Amino acid sequence: MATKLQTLLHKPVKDHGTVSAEDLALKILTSFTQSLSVLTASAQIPAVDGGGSDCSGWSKKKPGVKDRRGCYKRRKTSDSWMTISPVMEDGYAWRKYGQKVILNSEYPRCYFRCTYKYEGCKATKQVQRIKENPVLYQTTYFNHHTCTDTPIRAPPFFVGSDPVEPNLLSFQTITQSKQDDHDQNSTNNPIVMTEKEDQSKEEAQISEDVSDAKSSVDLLQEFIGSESFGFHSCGPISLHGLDMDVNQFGDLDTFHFDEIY
DNA sequence: ATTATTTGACCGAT
DNA sequence: ATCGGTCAAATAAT
Repeated sequence: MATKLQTLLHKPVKDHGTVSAEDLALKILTSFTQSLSVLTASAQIPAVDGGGSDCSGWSKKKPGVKDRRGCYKRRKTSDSWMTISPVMEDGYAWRKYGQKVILNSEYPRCYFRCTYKYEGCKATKQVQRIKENPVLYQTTYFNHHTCTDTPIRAPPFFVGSDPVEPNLLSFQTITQSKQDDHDQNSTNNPIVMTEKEDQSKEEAQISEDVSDAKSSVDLLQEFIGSESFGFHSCGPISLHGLDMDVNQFGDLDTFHFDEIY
């Protein structure tokens, strides 16, 4: 449908046939909505028990090798969430501290912690490319930033003109041009998959983002009828945060999220 | 000189 | 013994 829409947008308005861009936009919205509910139903992160142990009083196992037994704390169940994005950047300063090969995963998993760990910030994340879509990174975050670090730059929303992803239907530009005075926080809220205990919060978040997506589709419809249509129709179409790759799969009946924000 | 990344060792859980 | 998360020494980058 995104491909059809893109094709449609390359034609003069008068040449639009029986299928209207509005209909396509609404169908795309429906796909987003349905996909979101599938994601929320299936993408729960397995819970791990909390706990920890004392790290003091290190002993020597082998000469020159520190004994780290009992040093690791278990991951807390709460305060973790996951996002999928074509970019690893999220506006925070991270420091890589590990990389592991993961069973049945084509790509290694990378481990990052906040640059300001020494100032007490407990935020960490794990980033892994998705085997089925190497274009996408699945990022699992643990703990929120407690550092006062203001992101060096705002979390970058995808722009379709990125040379790495030239075939992206990116819904950013419409939002930018039409919603510049809109609340920054609401536009930057990522759609996240949190853990079970945050279910209601998660649903509220998702319905908020779905309604964001809806209003963006409205903007898309408005945009299609506007004068600037002709100018923009050759470029990527943008709907803030919810981007679709239209050429990654030659298959028309597969549609996927390129970015869930 | 300081800070970040790479990479194999080490850890707990299974 | 295997797996995935973390540590830290060596190395690279700034």
